[in-house]
Amino acid sequence: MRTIDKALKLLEEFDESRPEIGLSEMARLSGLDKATVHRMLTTLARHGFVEQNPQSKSYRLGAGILRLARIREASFPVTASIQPVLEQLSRQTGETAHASLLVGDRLATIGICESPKSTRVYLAAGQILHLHATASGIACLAYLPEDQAVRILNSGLEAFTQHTDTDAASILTQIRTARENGHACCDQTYEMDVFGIASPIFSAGGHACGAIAVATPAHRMTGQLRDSIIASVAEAACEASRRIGVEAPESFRRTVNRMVA
Amino acid sequence: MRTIDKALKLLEEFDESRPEIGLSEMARLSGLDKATVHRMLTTLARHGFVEQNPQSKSYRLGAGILRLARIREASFPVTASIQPVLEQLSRQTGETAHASLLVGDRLATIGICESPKSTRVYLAAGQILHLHATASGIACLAYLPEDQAVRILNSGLEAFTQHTDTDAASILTQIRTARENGHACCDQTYEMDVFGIASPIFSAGGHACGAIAVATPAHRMTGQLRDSIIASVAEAACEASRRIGVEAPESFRRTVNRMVA
DNA sequence: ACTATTGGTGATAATAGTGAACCGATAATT
DNA sequence: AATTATCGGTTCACTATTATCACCAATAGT
Repeated sequence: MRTIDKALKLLEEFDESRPEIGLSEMARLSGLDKATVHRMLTTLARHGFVEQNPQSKSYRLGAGILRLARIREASFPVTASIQPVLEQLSRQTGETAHASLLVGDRLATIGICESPKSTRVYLAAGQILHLHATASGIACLAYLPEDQAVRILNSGLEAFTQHTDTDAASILTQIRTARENGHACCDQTYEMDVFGIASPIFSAGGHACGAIAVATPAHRMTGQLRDSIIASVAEAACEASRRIGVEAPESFRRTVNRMVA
Repeated sequence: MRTIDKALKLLEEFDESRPEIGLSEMARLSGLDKATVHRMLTTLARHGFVEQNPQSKSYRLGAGILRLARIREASFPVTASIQPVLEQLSRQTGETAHASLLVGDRLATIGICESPKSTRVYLAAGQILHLHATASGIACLAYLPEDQAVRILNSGLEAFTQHTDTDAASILTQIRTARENGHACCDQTYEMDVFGIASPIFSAGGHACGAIAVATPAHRMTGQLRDSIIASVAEAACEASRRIGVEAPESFRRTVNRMVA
């Protein structure tokens, strides 16, 4: 279904920093012909996935998306369940906390609670995180079926900073360590100056369906702070899983208890 | 773009009362072949629009939708802006209030605040409202370009109850009345026992982009209650428009002031 | 006044999607 | 225990849809 793929990829071009996109600009961004993009956008508009600003003629994400999100939240309230956990985690650690869910082979940020500190990590709403380059991603991979993890690691890993590890074998080692420890740490592998600590959120079946994480300015990180955040994040991950109706696997809970103690 | 149309229509089959749908069921609901539906659902899944329950193999709306909704809300916070208005409106009237936005040729409910009363109108999250059969729809049509209104009225009007008016000319009269009065009333035209009163929410350019409404059990409705709700709804509509950065047109504001006085 | 860019359109060339039949597995029925 | 029906999923011959290019009118910039 290549046509559907292309149309849905158009929606990925929108983000917090680029909420409206004109026809020609979208054609350039997507690499598709302008006529094709126009037909796709009008089709998406008919279903409420985008809407056109009548003045500027630019397109933005549509109200139909809000409707679908409400339906999902009504029957499966992940965002609402996890938000209070994020707030407590942020309060406990004094840093920015966020949660993300697995969407395809990447993570989509679905909840953020910012630290009150003046120097804090800022995260854009709906940001996409790559599995190999973020603490959330490694934590997630650690509790995914290994064949899926291997497939992702072999699909070409992008470097985002000079610290991004793009070697599949080396990341597989990180993943195994994360599985043993119940958490993952990444030092500036996705964005400079950001240190991330994450633990997986579980879905029924014991596999990860997302992650909960704390992002700290890298310069602030010390061994002691790190250990304290790790314990809080792991506990928060357990609580988040519980709130969406899943008990974290026995092995994970043991690891967490060892840390908290 | 027929393929995209079909794929996006699949998403419309989900609602609060049917949050998970299996492959064969979806094929039946959509009238498409099972093979086609399977290909479409896997494509939608790849982009996070649906996800598959690993146990039941059924499909449900995906986490990618939450991400897109957050991006839209971050740059254009309609839901967050209108929710407090709904809460005040519900408090003022003692009845269930809701807001909906124009999506294609229909309205999508994007906010609800339920009445505390024991007999109250219940609305499902993300419910779709048809323009010709609801107070919100008539209010919206009244402030849409007339050619668009006429096109919609000529596209085959479905009857939902024995009180649904499906005559285009007669609805056009209702629309004109609504434009004069700044509000619309519908007595059990969409659901039995529900009386709706609505006013339009405006977008830049003076056209309606949605509506704000109060739904009351029909047996409770009296002339006096009606007038009091109308004034509250019209004021709420003004406030809702203002909160999304649009001043309601002069003519509408005059009508509202006349009513409140 | 000219040039470049915008949003948008239409006809053919190129590529895509469709669906009946089929598979193995599970669940219900006789 | 055997039978029947349903499930999710796949295949391949057949057929439809979609992409592209050149072009238009309108607006913005030089």
